[in-house]
Amino acid sequence: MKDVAKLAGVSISTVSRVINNTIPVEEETRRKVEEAIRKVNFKPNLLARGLRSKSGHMIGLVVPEILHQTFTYWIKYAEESVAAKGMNLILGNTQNDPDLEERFIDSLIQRHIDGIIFSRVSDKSHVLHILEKTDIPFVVLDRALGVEDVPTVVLDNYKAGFIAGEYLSQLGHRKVVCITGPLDIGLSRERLQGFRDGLKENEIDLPEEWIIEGDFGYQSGIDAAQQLFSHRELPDAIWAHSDLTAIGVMNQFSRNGYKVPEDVSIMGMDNISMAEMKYPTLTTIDQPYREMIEKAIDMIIRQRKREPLEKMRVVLEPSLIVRESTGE
Amino acid sequence: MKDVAKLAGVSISTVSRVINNTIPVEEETRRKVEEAIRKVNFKPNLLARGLRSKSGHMIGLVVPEILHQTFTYWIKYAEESVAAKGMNLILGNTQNDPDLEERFIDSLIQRHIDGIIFSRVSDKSHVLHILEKTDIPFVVLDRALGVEDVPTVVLDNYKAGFIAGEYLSQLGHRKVVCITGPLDIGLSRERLQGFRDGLKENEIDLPEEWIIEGDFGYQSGIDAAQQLFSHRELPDAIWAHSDLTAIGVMNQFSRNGYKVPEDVSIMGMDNISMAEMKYPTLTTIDQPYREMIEKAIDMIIRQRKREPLEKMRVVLEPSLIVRESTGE
DNA sequence: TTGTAAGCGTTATCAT
DNA sequence: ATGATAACGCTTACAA
Repeated sequence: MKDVAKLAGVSISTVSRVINNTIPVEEETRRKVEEAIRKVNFKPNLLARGLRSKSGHMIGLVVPEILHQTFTYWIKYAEESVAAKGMNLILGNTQNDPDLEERFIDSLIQRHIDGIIFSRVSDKSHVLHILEKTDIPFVVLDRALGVEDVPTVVLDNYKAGFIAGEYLSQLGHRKVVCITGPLDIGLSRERLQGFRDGLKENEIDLPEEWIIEGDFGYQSGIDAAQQLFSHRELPDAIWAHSDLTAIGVMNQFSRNGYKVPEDVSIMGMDNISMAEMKYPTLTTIDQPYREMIEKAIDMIIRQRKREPLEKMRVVLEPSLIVRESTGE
Repeated sequence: MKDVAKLAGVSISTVSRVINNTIPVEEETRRKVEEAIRKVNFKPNLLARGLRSKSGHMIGLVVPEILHQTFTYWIKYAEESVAAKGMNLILGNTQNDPDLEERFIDSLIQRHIDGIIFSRVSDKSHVLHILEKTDIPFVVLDRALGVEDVPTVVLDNYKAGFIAGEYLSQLGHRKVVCITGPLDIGLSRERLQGFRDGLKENEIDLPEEWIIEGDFGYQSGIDAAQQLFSHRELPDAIWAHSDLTAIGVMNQFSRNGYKVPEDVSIMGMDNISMAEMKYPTLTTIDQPYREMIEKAIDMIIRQRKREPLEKMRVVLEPSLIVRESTGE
């Protein structure tokens, strides 16, 4: 920058002003400075800039597991919209390990990051308390916490369940199974309740013994299917709280000679790409991933500008994706 | 840091020395300083540190597409081992767009990043030239470039093809199809050549008309299958250069009433998790993702320390994963 | 409109 | 072993 100033015959503050076009600069000098910048191939040092202006132009994204496809959607869209705003994304995988999580958050704090997005932070995680002591904005994505006064972006999980219940019962199914996520997670309970209410619209009951608790994973679909085979009676429709689980169920039914959707309708949740790469393709419920992450980033930026948030808790809408794995 | 110094009754340089334990410090003062650090809950500012020491303790990872699972493996393992070294990972998705790519690299340069890993950089990408003008270490991962003097970590793609060819021909298959990746990519050509040579071990020929060019994607598997159906004769084994493509083929064969592996053996490449989540599960070839990325990070760190690299080009070994989609 | 200079929070060099 | 101080590269009052 000194070089640029020297070459252009101006002071470094003028150079700075040209770069950030803060206050007006004579057209002539601006031209000279810009040429000098090009000549010495000048690149501002973002560390120095960040040090001075207390903003590293970075957003941190915390996910519990990179390999689950739902998280890769968030990673992708987060990177995309962060980049579009001229910032960079620092990614951290916590594997649900509070220690790793704390270490990562700590490094973000030390980097004076502009904001942090947590996707599916654990309920018992105490990093939020740490963060509240700093002035770093953060948003919790996809998993509502018990506490209400934290900026949050979530899917309407009750609605998702309702849509699934309504759809399956409208199809004429009477014996319906729900394979949930871990029931100590609020979102699983909300989906389940919505599902119940959706079924009820068509006078269908969901008895306790047809609720199976899973963990969103593939294996838990296999296990659930095995459990069902040992029942005296098979269901005619199944909704799983995750596509992965639904696919596990579907494969295990195929493996045992059942046909989907002729023998049983199967429906998932999340609309991961794998849902389309099946035969039959999987009916599911889509989450507006991009919209959710953009809303979250927006909330971060608002907080940084000290603008008030319109809402502390933004709730977005799921939508039904009908494919081949469900039928009458 | 000033506060810490004041509280401990020492100078800030002593505080710095305690933190980095550079040169010896009296046991007594160290204790006092450490206590003061705890008391004021002091966190070093990484931007300032980076500015001074010209190292932001960050590694950049450039991928062309986050949603492809092979890349998510690299992202995951990169984050993991970078974090283990006390650094952070900045992730950039270029979507094969040279403009985006250049913008991202530029921001990394301005951040004085410690090193950059490119996974599957485009051959025509000119960012490497830009980087060569800086002193930022970089490594090309997974796609060898024409140029030889660039630090590279690759899979032995010829070997991967050879393994596939040898395995399928040993199974007794005679009519074998290969669905390649884009043939203007070196790695596809190497895999194809290896496959040819592997088949030849058992006197099997791979005629030109049984080589179909794909693009590693799911749809290209569907398309290839359709193309095969229009042949007068179906193959008895197929190897695709990507699991996604193999799965596309498999689904399309199922959809048309064929049984895998009874009617046709299908084999993929990459060992993505979806390969296990099929019925039948997919035989494939594994890449040592974690080892590859760790090697790459290692090369970055070596370059930063100005240690010479043992090898400019590290080649790692693929391995056969036999599952259910192949048989005699 | 432009320049001077202080300061951001560190590390590193030099004395002491 | 410790302290004072310059320097890293930038932004921003304040002055001119």
